[in-house]
Amino acid sequence: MLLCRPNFLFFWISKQRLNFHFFSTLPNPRLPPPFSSLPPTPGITQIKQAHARILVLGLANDGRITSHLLAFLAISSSSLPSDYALSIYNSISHPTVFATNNMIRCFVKGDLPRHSISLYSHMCRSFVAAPNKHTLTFVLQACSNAFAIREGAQVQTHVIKLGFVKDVFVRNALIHLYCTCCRVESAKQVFDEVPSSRDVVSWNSMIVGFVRLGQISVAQKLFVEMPEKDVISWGTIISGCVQNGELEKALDYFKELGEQKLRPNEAILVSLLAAAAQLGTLEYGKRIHSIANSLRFPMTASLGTALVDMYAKCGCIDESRFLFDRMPEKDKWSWNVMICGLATHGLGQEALALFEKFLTQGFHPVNVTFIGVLTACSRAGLVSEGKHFFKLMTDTYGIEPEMEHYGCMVDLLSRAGFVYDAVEMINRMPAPPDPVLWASVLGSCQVHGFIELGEEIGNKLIQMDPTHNGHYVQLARIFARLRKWEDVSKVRRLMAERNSNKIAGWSLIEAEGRVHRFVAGDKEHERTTEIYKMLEIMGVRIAAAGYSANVSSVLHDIEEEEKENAIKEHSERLAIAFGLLVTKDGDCIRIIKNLRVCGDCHEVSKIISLVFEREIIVRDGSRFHHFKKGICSCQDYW
DNA sequence: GTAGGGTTAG
Repeated sequence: MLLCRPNFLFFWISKQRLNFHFFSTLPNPRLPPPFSSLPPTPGITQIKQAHARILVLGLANDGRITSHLLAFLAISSSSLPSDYALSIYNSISHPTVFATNNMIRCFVKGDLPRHSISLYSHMCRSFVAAPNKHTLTFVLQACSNAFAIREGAQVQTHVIKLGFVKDVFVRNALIHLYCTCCRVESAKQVFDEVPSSRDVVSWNSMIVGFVRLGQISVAQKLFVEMPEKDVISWGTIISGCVQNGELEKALDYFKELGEQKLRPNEAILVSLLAAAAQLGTLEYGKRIHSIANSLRFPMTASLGTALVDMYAKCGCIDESRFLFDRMPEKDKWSWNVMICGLATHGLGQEALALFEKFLTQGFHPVNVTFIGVLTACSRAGLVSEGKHFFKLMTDTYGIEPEMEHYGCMVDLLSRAGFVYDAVEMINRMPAPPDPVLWASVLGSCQVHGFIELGEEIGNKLIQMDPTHNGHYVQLARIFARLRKWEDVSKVRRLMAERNSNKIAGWSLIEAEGRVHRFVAGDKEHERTTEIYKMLEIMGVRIAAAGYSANVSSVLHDIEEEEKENAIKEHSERLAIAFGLLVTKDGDCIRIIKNLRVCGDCHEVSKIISLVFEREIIVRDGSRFHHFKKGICSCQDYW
């Protein structure tokens, strides 16, 4: 090798790319056959080795060789700082188009798209050689990443002038640019102009554009129309459905993918896990997990994190933690997801302990991390800790508090009964507060009996956001507590007039491979008779355990006995009754709710967990309740 | 003469 002449080294470097002995001679036992056959890209070690050799051999002045080094940097799997690439580029006395193109690429890769654009414009002004089709695709990529729509449109004029309008790569880069910048009409124009210069990537990019705009039906139409689909097309439409809340539709597409005997990729599994997490469908999530195992997907940070999140959101915090502790690679998002998961399960101390570990591992907390940390404090009632972390976030880490952080703090203070401190915090906020913050104080006013303040806030909220039904309900609850039934009906009338009826509460339970959804007083289910019989049995057994109904959460001005009936048939009671019917003795019952658990159902669930010896896990809008042996993980703090 | 595009949650 020492005797090699420039051309030979040139060949040697090129060969490195085709056959990396580092990858091929060290088989990774974790990687199954389909993955080890993926073409490897050069890593940092190879590039630095090659660079060192170039320097040792005194070939640093050979522009052709150093240009290739740049090309390797641009496609390298590991990210090297752009200034390393730039120093190589600057060492080339007469950079060619090839070298400059690769430098533009390196800047894109190094997340410095503005530098790419500057280099391109410098190239246009002073270069002897004109940009070629590669230059145009790379700089258009940079424009997309920088959301530089004006510069991108200018590049489009160069595309025409230089005669690359029919190049499919250039066209696709343009489509991608316009879609990223939400200019889907412009993208569609490029797409429609030269139908012969279209391929599967053009279609995929157009689908992404419509997904971003939330026009999921148009995206689906394109998906159906496209002449051929690849795995990315499927991934795009599936993730598009998940992003737009069409969760069941996403699952349907996955089924179709399986029927076509196509192998899903990691992105698809990650999207489906997100869908299962949002729906709270544990059985479905588990199925995706076993598919990932049977297809021998390596446990990457993103797949692992999606699994940790899915298990946490489906109520299995232990399984979630188990997987997290055994993930072979974790990134900061894995930690964030785990911290937030523990927090929503009311495991405040564990969440905070993990946060400490996160810091000692050298990770830098981000705004989401503090949402988890502050939620942990709020759920566990740790007021002074919450104040400490809020200060840590702003003073030590310089993170500007966002609405969510204020939300956690207001929640923390008001839940703990410091309602006036919470009001003060809202009043001191730099930005106008989200009505949700006031709603959170209002909720605490009701719980802690700050009736006058509650009335004031309730009226304010109704003025701020007259279409939000929740505010009317809260205010009505306060009046109900005072037994001011006339005011209760006044508020309810107002709510009806403004056409903002209370969102129907529902509870969902997954059983026998299906999702069963109940609303209060539901009689639609095919096993209604058995369910109502079970409700009666539940009533008898919990009464024997000393329970009497707390009816203050029922708003209507009705007779006591009727009130008791109304809460007896709340959707979660029906779901629990059904759960008791269809699951085995000792099995855990998992329920997903869209609204908050009412005080009475919370009490009943505790007693049922004791007398029926069942663990019951309820996920409501923002937290988990683990009922076990007569107590709840939220410590009645919600 | 060398190279290039699209999907991923939290």
